Amino acid sequence: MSSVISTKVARELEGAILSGQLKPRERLIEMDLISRLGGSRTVIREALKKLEAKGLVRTMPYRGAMVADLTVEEVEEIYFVRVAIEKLAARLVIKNIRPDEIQSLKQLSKGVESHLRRKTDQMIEKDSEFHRAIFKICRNQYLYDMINYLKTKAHIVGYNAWSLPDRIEQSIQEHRQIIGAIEAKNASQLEKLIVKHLTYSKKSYLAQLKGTIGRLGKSKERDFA
Amino acid sequence: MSSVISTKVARELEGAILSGQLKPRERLIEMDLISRLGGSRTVIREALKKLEAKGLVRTMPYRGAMVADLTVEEVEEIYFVRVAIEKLAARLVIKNIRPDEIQSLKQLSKGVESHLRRKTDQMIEKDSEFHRAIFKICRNQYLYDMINYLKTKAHIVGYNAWSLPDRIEQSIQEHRQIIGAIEAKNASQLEKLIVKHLTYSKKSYLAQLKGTIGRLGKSKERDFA
DNA sequence: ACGGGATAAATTGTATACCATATTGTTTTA
DNA sequence: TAAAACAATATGGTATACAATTTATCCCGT
Repeated sequence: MSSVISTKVARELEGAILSGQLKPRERLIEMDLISRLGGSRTVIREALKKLEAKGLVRTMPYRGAMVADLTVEEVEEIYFVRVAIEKLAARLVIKNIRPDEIQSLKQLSKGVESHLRRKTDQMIEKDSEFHRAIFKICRNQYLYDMINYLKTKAHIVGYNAWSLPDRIEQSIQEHRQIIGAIEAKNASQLEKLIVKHLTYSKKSYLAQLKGTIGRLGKSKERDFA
Repeated sequence: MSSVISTKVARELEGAILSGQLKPRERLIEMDLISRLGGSRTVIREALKKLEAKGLVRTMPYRGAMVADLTVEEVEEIYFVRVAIEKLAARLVIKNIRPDEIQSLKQLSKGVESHLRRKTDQMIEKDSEFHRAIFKICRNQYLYDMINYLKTKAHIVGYNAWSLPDRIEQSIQEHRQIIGAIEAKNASQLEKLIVKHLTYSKKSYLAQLKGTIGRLGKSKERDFA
Protein backbone atom coordinates (compact mmCIF):
# COMPACT_ATOMS: atom_id res chain seq x y z
CA MET A 1 0.00 0.00 0.00
CA SER A 2 1.62 3.22 1.05
CA SER A 3 4.94 2.07 -0.06
CA VAL A 4 7.86 4.39 -0.21
CA ILE A 5 7.61 6.58 2.82
CA SER A 6 5.82 4.32 5.24
CA THR A 7 8.27 1.55 4.47
CA LYS A 8 11.14 3.87 5.16
CA VAL A 9 9.58 5.04 8.38
CA ALA A 10 8.94 1.47 9.42
CA ARG A 11 12.56 0.61 8.80
CA GLU A 12 13.75 3.50 10.91
CA LEU A 13 11.40 2.64 13.69
CA GLU A 14 12.47 -0.97 13.55
CA GLY A 15 16.05 0.14 13.87
CA ALA A 16 15.22 2.23 16.88
CA ILE A 17 13.52 -0.73 18.51
CA LEU A 18 16.15 -3.32 17.72
CA SER A 19 18.97 -1.04 18.74
CA GLY A 20 17.33 -0.47 22.08
CA GLN A 21 16.68 3.26 21.64
CA LEU A 22 13.06 2.44 22.14
CA LYS A 23 12.62 0.02 24.97
CA PRO A 24 10.07 -2.77 25.42
CA ARG A 25 6.70 -1.53 26.64
CA GLU A 26 7.53 2.03 25.71
CA ARG A 27 4.49 3.81 24.34
CA LEU A 28 4.60 4.87 20.72
CA ILE A 29 2.47 7.96 20.39
CA GLU A 30 1.64 8.91 16.85
CA MET A 31 2.33 12.61 17.27
CA ASP A 32 5.73 11.95 18.80
CA LEU A 33 6.65 9.63 15.98
CA ILE A 34 5.58 12.25 13.47
CA SER A 35 7.92 14.83 14.93
CA ARG A 36 10.63 12.23 15.32
CA LEU A 37 10.42 10.48 11.97
CA GLY A 38 8.44 12.86 9.82
CA GLY A 39 5.54 11.98 7.58
CA SER A 40 1.84 12.29 8.13
CA ARG A 41 -0.23 10.42 10.64
CA THR A 42 -1.34 8.04 7.94
CA VAL A 43 2.21 7.05 7.20
CA ILE A 44 3.08 6.57 10.83
CA ARG A 45 0.05 4.40 11.37
CA GLU A 46 0.88 2.24 8.43
CA ALA A 47 4.43 1.85 9.63
CA LEU A 48 3.15 0.82 13.03
CA LYS A 49 0.91 -1.73 11.40
CA LYS A 50 3.83 -3.19 9.55
CA LEU A 51 5.85 -3.54 12.68
CA GLU A 52 2.90 -5.04 14.44
CA ALA A 53 2.80 -7.73 11.80
CA LYS A 54 6.49 -8.30 12.36
CA GLY A 55 5.83 -8.71 16.04
CA LEU A 56 7.91 -5.74 17.11
CA VAL A 57 4.98 -3.63 18.17
CA ARG A 58 1.80 -4.39 20.01
CA THR A 59 -1.36 -2.34 19.69
CA MET A 60 -4.64 -2.17 21.50
CA PRO A 61 -7.77 -0.28 20.49
CA TYR A 62 -7.74 3.34 21.61
CA ARG A 63 -4.58 2.66 23.51
CA GLY A 64 -2.22 2.83 20.61
CA ALA A 65 1.05 1.09 20.10
CA MET A 66 3.93 0.12 22.27
CA VAL A 67 7.21 -1.62 21.70
CA ALA A 68 6.59 -5.32 22.10
CA ASP A 69 8.20 -7.14 24.94
CA LEU A 70 8.99 -10.71 25.77
CA THR A 71 8.52 -12.75 28.87
CA VAL A 72 10.95 -15.46 29.81
CA GLU A 73 8.31 -18.01 28.88
CA GLU A 74 7.98 -16.51 25.43
CA VAL A 75 11.70 -16.67 24.85
CA GLU A 76 11.56 -20.33 25.79
CA GLU A 77 8.70 -20.89 23.38
CA ILE A 78 10.45 -19.06 20.59
CA TYR A 79 13.65 -20.99 20.91
CA PHE A 80 11.83 -24.25 21.20
CA VAL A 81 10.23 -23.71 17.82
CA ARG A 82 13.30 -22.17 16.34
CA VAL A 83 15.50 -25.10 17.20
CA ALA A 84 13.10 -27.44 15.49
CA ILE A 85 12.86 -25.35 12.36
CA GLU A 86 16.56 -24.73 12.11
CA LYS A 87 17.29 -28.42 12.47
CA LEU A 88 15.02 -28.93 9.54
CA ALA A 89 16.87 -26.21 7.72
CA ALA A 90 20.16 -27.92 8.41
CA ARG A 91 19.00 -31.06 6.67
CA LEU A 92 17.77 -29.02 3.73
CA VAL A 93 21.03 -27.19 3.42
CA ILE A 94 23.02 -30.40 3.21
CA LYS A 95 20.61 -31.71 0.65
CA ASN A 96 20.43 -28.65 -1.59
CA ILE A 97 23.73 -26.90 -1.45
CA ARG A 98 25.77 -26.42 -4.63
CA PRO A 99 29.56 -26.15 -4.78
CA ASP A 100 29.49 -22.48 -5.77
CA GLU A 101 27.36 -21.73 -2.76
CA ILE A 102 29.93 -23.28 -0.48
CA GLN A 103 32.41 -20.89 -1.98
CA SER A 104 30.31 -17.83 -1.35
CA LEU A 105 29.71 -18.96 2.20
CA LYS A 106 33.44 -19.07 2.71
CA GLN A 107 33.62 -15.63 1.23
CA LEU A 108 31.00 -14.31 3.58
CA SER A 109 32.70 -15.89 6.51
CA LYS A 110 35.87 -14.07 5.56
CA GLY A 111 33.83 -10.89 5.44
CA VAL A 112 32.84 -11.40 9.04
CA GLU A 113 36.39 -12.04 10.15
CA SER A 114 37.61 -8.92 8.45
CA HIS A 115 35.44 -6.87 10.76
CA LEU A 116 36.76 -8.58 13.81
CA ARG A 117 38.28 -5.46 15.32
CA ARG A 118 35.86 -2.98 13.85
CA LYS A 119 32.59 -1.55 14.97
CA THR A 120 30.13 -4.07 16.28
CA ASP A 121 27.33 -2.83 14.03
CA GLN A 122 29.06 -3.86 10.85
CA MET A 123 30.11 -7.11 12.40
CA ILE A 124 26.54 -7.91 13.24
CA GLU A 125 25.40 -7.07 9.76
CA LYS A 126 28.01 -9.32 8.22
CA ASP A 127 27.13 -12.12 10.57
CA SER A 128 23.44 -11.82 9.68
CA GLU A 129 24.40 -11.95 6.05
CA PHE A 130 26.20 -15.22 6.60
CA HIS A 131 23.27 -16.80 8.34
CA ARG A 132 20.78 -15.43 5.80
CA ALA A 133 22.84 -16.99 3.05
CA ILE A 134 22.68 -20.35 4.74
CA PHE A 135 18.94 -20.30 5.07
CA LYS A 136 18.48 -19.20 1.52
CA ILE A 137 20.11 -22.40 0.44
CA CYS A 138 17.12 -24.23 1.83
CA ARG A 139 15.11 -22.77 -1.03
CA ASN A 140 12.01 -22.63 1.07
CA GLN A 141 10.68 -19.14 1.48
CA TYR A 142 8.35 -20.08 4.30
CA LEU A 143 11.06 -21.70 6.32
CA TYR A 144 13.13 -18.62 5.81
CA ASP A 145 10.34 -16.26 6.78
CA MET A 146 9.65 -18.10 9.99
CA ILE A 147 13.20 -18.25 11.12
CA ASN A 148 13.42 -14.59 10.37
CA TYR A 149 10.32 -13.83 12.34
CA LEU A 150 11.51 -15.75 15.37
CA LYS A 151 14.93 -14.22 15.16
CA THR A 152 13.59 -10.69 14.99
CA LYS A 153 11.27 -11.33 17.88
CA ALA A 154 14.12 -12.39 20.09
CA HIS A 155 16.06 -9.29 19.13
CA ILE A 156 13.49 -7.07 20.79
CA VAL A 157 15.36 -7.25 24.04
CA GLY A 158 18.29 -5.69 22.22
CA TYR A 159 21.08 -6.55 19.90
CA ASN A 160 23.43 -7.75 22.51
CA ALA A 161 23.93 -11.40 21.89
CA TRP A 162 27.37 -9.97 21.28
CA SER A 163 27.95 -8.37 24.59
CA LEU A 164 29.24 -11.51 26.25
CA PRO A 165 32.97 -11.98 26.50
CA ASP A 166 34.73 -13.70 23.60
CA ARG A 167 31.47 -13.93 21.73
CA ILE A 168 33.01 -12.67 18.52
CA GLU A 169 35.88 -15.11 18.36
CA GLN A 170 33.55 -17.90 19.29
CA SER A 171 31.17 -16.93 16.56
CA ILE A 172 33.89 -17.04 13.94
CA GLN A 173 34.91 -20.44 15.17
CA GLU A 174 31.31 -21.57 14.77
CA HIS A 175 31.18 -20.31 11.21
CA ARG A 176 34.21 -22.39 10.32
CA GLN A 177 32.72 -25.48 11.87
CA ILE A 178 29.44 -24.89 10.08
CA ILE A 179 31.15 -24.62 6.74
CA GLY A 180 33.12 -27.74 7.55
CA ALA A 181 30.00 -29.74 8.30
CA ILE A 182 28.36 -28.52 5.12
CA GLU A 183 31.33 -29.44 2.99
CA ALA A 184 31.42 -32.87 4.58
CA LYS A 185 27.67 -33.18 3.98
CA ASN A 186 27.35 -34.17 7.58
CA ALA A 187 23.76 -33.32 8.45
CA SER A 188 23.67 -34.50 12.04
CA GLN A 189 26.89 -32.64 12.73
CA LEU A 190 25.41 -29.48 11.25
CA GLU A 191 22.27 -29.91 13.30
CA LYS A 192 24.37 -30.25 16.38
CA LEU A 193 26.30 -27.08 15.62
CA ILE A 194 23.17 -25.10 15.00
CA VAL A 195 21.54 -26.31 18.16
CA LYS A 196 24.63 -25.42 20.07
CA HIS A 197 24.62 -21.98 18.54
CA LEU A 198 21.00 -21.46 19.42
CA THR A 199 21.44 -22.74 22.93
CA TYR A 200 24.13 -20.21 23.45
CA SER A 201 22.11 -17.45 21.89
CA LYS A 202 19.11 -18.28 24.00
CA LYS A 203 21.11 -18.26 27.18
CA SER A 204 22.47 -14.88 26.27
CA TYR A 205 19.03 -13.43 25.62
CA LEU A 206 17.63 -14.82 28.79
CA ALA A 207 20.45 -13.37 30.80
CA GLN A 208 19.80 -9.99 29.29
CA LEU A 209 16.06 -10.29 29.76
CA LYS A 210 16.41 -11.16 33.40
CA GLY A 211 18.67 -8.18 33.77
CA THR A 212 16.04 -5.79 32.45
CA ILE A 213 12.88 -7.38 33.67
CA GLY A 214 13.01 -5.71 37.03
CA ARG A 215 12.73 -2.16 35.86
CA LEU A 216 10.03 -2.83 33.34
CA GLY A 217 7.29 -4.66 35.14
CA LYS A 218 5.52 -7.70 33.82
CA SER A 219 3.72 -8.13 30.55
CA LYS A 220 0.85 -10.42 29.78
CA GLU A 221 -0.92 -11.77 26.76
CA ARG A 222 -0.14 -11.25 23.08
CA ASP A 223 -2.16 -11.25 19.91
CA PHE A 224 -0.89 -11.92 16.34
CA ALA A 225 -2.33 -13.88 13.48
CA MET B 1 -4.74 0.34 15.65
CA SER B 2 -7.97 1.11 13.89
CA SER B 3 -9.75 -1.54 15.73
CA VAL B 4 -13.44 -1.93 15.57
CA ILE B 5 -14.48 -1.30 12.02
CA SER B 6 -11.33 -2.14 10.13
CA THR B 7 -11.04 -5.41 12.00
CA LYS B 8 -14.58 -6.26 11.07
CA VAL B 9 -13.98 -5.34 7.47
CA ALA B 10 -10.80 -7.40 7.43
CA ARG B 11 -12.70 -10.39 8.78
CA GLU B 12 -15.35 -10.06 6.10
CA LEU B 13 -12.79 -9.72 3.40
CA GLU B 14 -10.91 -12.70 4.71
CA GLY B 15 -14.10 -14.69 4.61
CA ALA B 16 -14.68 -13.68 1.03
CA ILE B 17 -11.20 -14.78 0.11
CA LEU B 18 -11.19 -18.06 1.97
CA SER B 19 -14.62 -18.99 0.74
CA GLY B 20 -13.53 -18.42 -2.81
CA GLN B 21 -15.85 -15.52 -3.56
CA LEU B 22 -12.74 -13.54 -4.30
CA LYS B 23 -10.36 -15.59 -6.35
CA PRO B 24 -6.56 -15.61 -6.31
CA ARG B 25 -5.01 -12.78 -8.30
CA GLU B 26 -8.27 -10.87 -8.34
CA ARG B 27 -7.65 -7.17 -8.00
CA LEU B 28 -8.95 -5.50 -4.87
CA ILE B 29 -9.80 -1.94 -5.75
CA GLU B 30 -10.37 0.30 -2.79
CA MET B 31 -13.47 1.98 -4.16
CA ASP B 32 -15.09 -1.33 -4.97
CA LEU B 33 -14.39 -2.61 -1.49
CA ILE B 34 -15.90 0.53 -0.01
CA SER B 35 -19.15 0.01 -1.81
CA ARG B 36 -19.06 -3.70 -1.07
CA LEU B 37 -18.06 -3.68 2.58
CA GLY B 38 -18.75 -0.12 3.69
CA GLY B 39 -16.44 2.05 5.72
CA SER B 40 -14.14 4.80 4.63
CA ARG B 41 -11.09 4.49 2.46
CA THR B 42 -8.97 4.66 5.59
CA VAL B 43 -10.65 1.60 7.01
CA ILE B 44 -10.40 -0.35 3.80
CA ARG B 45 -6.75 0.43 3.47
CA GLU B 46 -6.03 -0.71 7.00
CA ALA B 47 -7.99 -3.88 6.48
CA LEU B 48 -5.99 -4.63 3.37
CA LYS B 49 -2.80 -4.11 5.31
CA LYS B 50 -3.93 -6.58 7.90
CA LEU B 51 -4.67 -9.21 5.32
CA GLU B 52 -1.37 -8.55 3.67
CA ALA B 53 0.32 -9.34 6.95
CA LYS B 54 -1.69 -12.53 7.14
CA GLY B 55 -0.50 -13.44 3.68
CA LEU B 56 -3.94 -13.40 2.10
CA VAL B 57 -3.37 -10.30 0.07
CA ARG B 58 -0.44 -9.06 -1.92
CA THR B 59 0.21 -5.43 -2.72
CA MET B 60 2.56 -3.54 -4.96
CA PRO B 61 3.25 0.18 -4.99
CA TYR B 62 0.75 2.08 -7.10
CA ARG B 63 -0.76 -1.16 -8.23
CA GLY B 64 -2.79 -1.81 -5.15
CA ALA B 65 -3.87 -5.07 -3.68
CA MET B 66 -4.87 -8.42 -5.07
CA VAL B 67 -5.90 -11.70 -3.54
CA ALA B 68 -2.75 -13.69 -2.93
CA ASP B 69 -2.18 -16.83 -4.87
CA LEU B 70 -0.05 -19.91 -4.51
CA THR B 71 2.14 -21.74 -6.92
CA VAL B 72 2.50 -25.47 -6.74
CA GLU B 73 6.02 -24.97 -5.42
CA GLU B 74 4.76 -22.77 -2.63
CA VAL B 75 2.23 -25.36 -1.56
CA GLU B 76 5.05 -27.87 -1.43
CA GLU B 77 7.13 -25.51 0.66
CA ILE B 78 4.27 -24.78 3.01
CA TYR B 79 3.49 -28.39 3.65
CA PHE B 80 7.10 -29.27 4.08
CA VAL B 81 7.39 -26.81 6.95
CA ARG B 82 4.00 -27.60 8.29
CA VAL B 83 4.68 -31.30 8.57
CA ALA B 84 7.79 -30.59 10.59
CA ILE B 85 6.06 -28.20 12.94
CA GLU B 86 3.04 -30.37 13.44
CA LYS B 87 5.23 -33.35 14.24
CA LEU B 88 6.79 -31.23 16.89
CA ALA B 89 3.34 -30.30 18.08
CA ALA B 90 2.41 -33.94 18.31
CA ARG B 91 5.21 -34.64 20.72
CA LEU B 92 4.27 -31.61 22.79
CA VAL B 93 0.67 -32.68 22.98
CA ILE B 94 1.56 -36.09 24.33
CA LYS B 95 3.84 -34.48 26.83
CA ASN B 96 1.52 -31.77 28.08
CA ILE B 97 -2.01 -33.03 27.87
CA ARG B 98 -4.12 -33.28 31.00
CA PRO B 99 -6.94 -35.76 31.54
CA ASP B 100 -9.64 -33.11 31.46
CA GLU B 101 -8.34 -31.94 28.09
CA ILE B 102 -8.73 -35.41 26.69
CA GLN B 103 -12.33 -35.23 27.76
CA SER B 104 -12.98 -31.93 26.03
CA LEU B 105 -11.32 -33.24 22.89
CA LYS B 106 -13.75 -36.12 22.90
CA GLN B 107 -16.53 -33.65 23.37
CA LEU B 108 -15.37 -31.58 20.43
CA SER B 109 -15.06 -34.66 18.29
CA LYS B 110 -18.66 -35.47 19.07
CA GLY B 111 -19.52 -31.94 18.04
CA VAL B 112 -18.06 -32.59 14.63
CA GLU B 113 -19.91 -35.84 14.21
CA SER B 114 -23.21 -34.23 15.09
CA HIS B 115 -22.88 -32.04 12.04
CA LEU B 116 -22.21 -34.96 9.78
CA ARG B 117 -25.27 -34.46 7.65
CA ARG B 118 -25.55 -30.71 8.04
CA LYS B 119 -24.19 -27.79 6.12
CA THR B 120 -20.50 -28.04 5.30
CA ASP B 121 -19.74 -24.60 6.75
CA GLN B 122 -20.59 -25.59 10.28
CA MET B 123 -18.81 -28.87 9.85
CA ILE B 124 -15.65 -27.07 8.84
CA GLU B 125 -15.92 -24.72 11.76
CA LYS B 126 -16.31 -27.60 14.20
CA ASP B 127 -13.40 -29.42 12.65
CA SER B 128 -11.19 -26.36 12.96
CA GLU B 129 -12.21 -26.06 16.56
CA PHE B 130 -11.05 -29.60 17.19
CA HIS B 131 -7.67 -29.00 15.64
CA ARG B 132 -7.26 -25.66 17.36
CA ALA B 133 -7.91 -27.34 20.67
CA ILE B 134 -5.18 -29.85 20.00
CA PHE B 135 -2.60 -27.23 19.21
CA LYS B 136 -3.52 -25.20 22.22
CA ILE B 137 -2.48 -28.11 24.35
CA CYS B 138 1.06 -27.53 23.17
CA ARG B 139 1.04 -24.36 25.22
CA ASN B 140 3.34 -22.66 22.79
CA GLN B 141 1.83 -19.60 21.22
CA TYR B 142 4.44 -19.33 18.51
CA LEU B 143 3.97 -22.87 17.40
CA TYR B 144 0.28 -22.23 17.25
CA ASP B 145 0.65 -19.01 15.32
CA MET B 146 2.85 -20.61 12.71
CA ILE B 147 0.63 -23.54 12.11
CA ASN B 148 -2.23 -21.15 11.81
CA TYR B 149 -0.39 -19.01 9.33
CA LEU B 150 0.55 -21.94 7.16
CA LYS B 151 -2.94 -23.34 7.35
CA THR B 152 -4.55 -20.07 6.33
CA LYS B 153 -2.13 -19.66 3.47
CA ALA B 154 -3.03 -23.01 2.04
CA HIS B 155 -6.70 -22.18 2.32
CA ILE B 156 -6.35 -19.40 -0.22
CA VAL B 157 -7.07 -21.79 -3.00
CA GLY B 158 -10.44 -22.38 -1.38
CA TYR B 159 -12.06 -24.26 1.39
CA ASN B 160 -12.50 -27.46 -0.43
CA ALA B 161 -10.32 -29.97 1.26
CA TRP B 162 -13.80 -31.28 1.89
CA SER B 163 -14.95 -31.61 -1.61
CA LEU B 164 -13.40 -35.01 -2.15
CA PRO B 165 -15.60 -38.09 -1.81
CA ASP B 166 -15.93 -39.59 1.66
CA ARG B 167 -13.73 -36.87 3.11
CA ILE B 168 -16.11 -36.25 5.98
CA GLU B 169 -16.36 -39.81 7.19
CA GLN B 170 -12.65 -40.21 6.82
CA SER B 171 -12.03 -37.09 8.84
CA ILE B 172 -14.16 -38.36 11.70
CA GLN B 173 -12.27 -41.60 11.62
CA GLU B 174 -9.04 -39.66 11.88
CA HIS B 175 -10.27 -37.75 14.89
CA ARG B 176 -10.99 -40.99 16.71
CA GLN B 177 -7.56 -42.33 15.93
CA ILE B 178 -5.93 -39.11 17.06
CA ILE B 179 -7.74 -39.20 20.37
CA GLY B 180 -6.76 -42.83 20.71
CA ALA B 181 -3.10 -42.10 20.19
CA ILE B 182 -3.23 -39.26 22.66
CA GLU B 183 -4.89 -41.37 25.32
CA ALA B 184 -2.30 -44.07 24.78
CA LYS B 185 0.43 -41.43 24.98
CA ASN B 186 1.81 -42.86 21.79
CA ALA B 187 3.79 -40.00 20.28
CA SER B 188 5.12 -41.71 17.19
CA GLN B 189 1.68 -43.01 16.42
CA LEU B 190 0.25 -39.51 16.74
CA GLU B 191 2.97 -38.11 14.51
CA LYS B 192 2.15 -40.71 11.92
CA LEU B 193 -1.53 -39.86 12.01
CA ILE B 194 -0.89 -36.17 11.65
CA VAL B 195 1.50 -36.66 8.78
CA LYS B 196 -1.04 -38.85 7.09
CA HIS B 197 -3.68 -36.20 7.57
CA LEU B 198 -1.43 -33.53 6.13
CA THR B 199 -0.39 -35.66 3.22
CA TYR B 200 -3.99 -36.12 2.34
CA SER B 201 -4.76 -32.47 2.77
CA LYS B 202 -1.84 -31.46 0.63
CA LYS B 203 -2.82 -33.79 -2.14
CA SER B 204 -6.28 -32.35 -2.08
CA TYR B 205 -5.04 -28.77 -2.31
CA LEU B 206 -2.68 -29.57 -5.09
CA ALA B 207 -5.39 -31.25 -7.06
CA GLN B 208 -7.56 -28.21 -6.69
CA LEU B 209 -4.72 -25.86 -7.52
CA LYS B 210 -3.87 -27.72 -10.66
CA GLY B 211 -7.49 -27.58 -11.60
CA THR B 212 -7.60 -23.82 -11.39
CA ILE B 213 -4.13 -22.90 -12.47
CA GLY B 214 -4.96 -22.95 -16.13
CA ARG B 215 -7.49 -20.16 -16.11
CA LEU B 216 -5.48 -17.92 -13.88
CA GLY B 217 -2.06 -17.65 -15.42
CA LYS B 218 1.14 -17.91 -13.52
CA SER B 219 2.29 -15.85 -10.58
CA LYS B 220 5.80 -14.97 -9.64
CA GLU B 221 7.61 -13.66 -6.62
CA ARG B 222 6.26 -12.84 -3.22
CA ASP B 223 7.28 -10.45 -0.52
CA PHE B 224 6.53 -10.74 3.20
CA ALA B 225 8.58 -10.12 6.29
C1' DA C 1 -3.52 13.66 53.61
C1' DC C 2 -6.01 9.92 50.93
C1' DG C 3 -8.84 7.26 47.79
C1' DG C 4 -12.70 7.78 44.69
C1' DG C 5 -15.23 9.91 41.44
C1' DA C 6 -16.23 13.82 38.33
C1' DT C 7 -14.02 16.58 34.84
C1' DA C 8 -10.58 17.96 31.53
C1' DA C 9 -6.87 16.74 28.42
C1' DA C 10 -4.67 13.69 25.42
C1' DT C 11 -4.78 10.07 22.01
C1' DT C 12 -6.61 7.04 18.89
C1' DG C 13 -10.44 5.72 15.40
C1' DT C 14 -12.96 7.08 11.39
C1' DA C 15 -14.41 10.07 7.67
C1' DT C 16 -13.60 13.18 3.94
C1' DA C 17 -11.33 16.19 0.71
C1' DC C 18 -7.46 17.08 -2.03
C1' DC C 19 -3.49 16.63 -4.83
C1' DA C 20 0.72 14.20 -6.51
C1' DT C 21 2.31 10.19 -8.76
C1' DA C 22 2.28 6.05 -10.95
C1' DT C 23 -0.19 2.71 -13.81
C1' DT C 24 -3.53 1.39 -17.26
C1' DG C 25 -6.24 2.16 -21.24
C1' DT C 26 -7.26 4.80 -25.44
C1' DT C 27 -6.38 7.55 -29.15
C1' DT C 28 -3.44 9.69 -32.36
C1' DT C 29 0.19 9.70 -35.45
C1' DA C 30 4.17 8.41 -38.11
C1' DT D 1 0.70 -1.63 -37.40
C1' DA D 2 3.46 -0.05 -33.65
C1' DA D 3 5.05 3.54 -31.08
C1' DA D 4 4.13 7.82 -28.89
C1' DA D 5 1.04 11.04 -26.78
C1' DC D 6 -2.73 11.60 -24.18
C1' DA D 7 -6.64 10.65 -21.00
C1' DA D 8 -8.64 7.98 -17.41
C1' DT D 9 -8.08 5.35 -13.30
C1' DA D 10 -6.17 4.10 -8.88
C1' DT D 11 -3.04 4.45 -5.42
C1' DG D 12 0.35 7.13 -2.24
C1' DG D 13 0.42 10.69 0.80
C1' DT D 14 -1.10 15.10 3.40
C1' DA D 15 -4.28 17.75 6.00
C1' DT D 16 -8.32 18.52 8.69
C1' DA D 17 -12.22 17.57 11.42
C1' DC D 18 -14.79 15.16 14.67
C1' DA D 19 -16.24 11.00 17.50
C1' DA D 20 -14.92 7.50 20.81
C1' DT D 21 -12.07 6.17 24.35
C1' DT D 22 -8.45 6.26 27.43
C1' DT D 23 -5.40 8.78 30.60
C1' DA D 24 -4.39 12.48 33.53
C1' DT D 25 -5.99 16.13 36.63
C1' DC D 26 -8.67 18.15 39.95
C1' DC D 27 -11.99 18.22 43.58
C1' DC D 28 -14.25 16.51 47.42
C1' DG D 29 -15.85 14.04 51.45
C1' DT D 30 -14.19 11.42 54.97
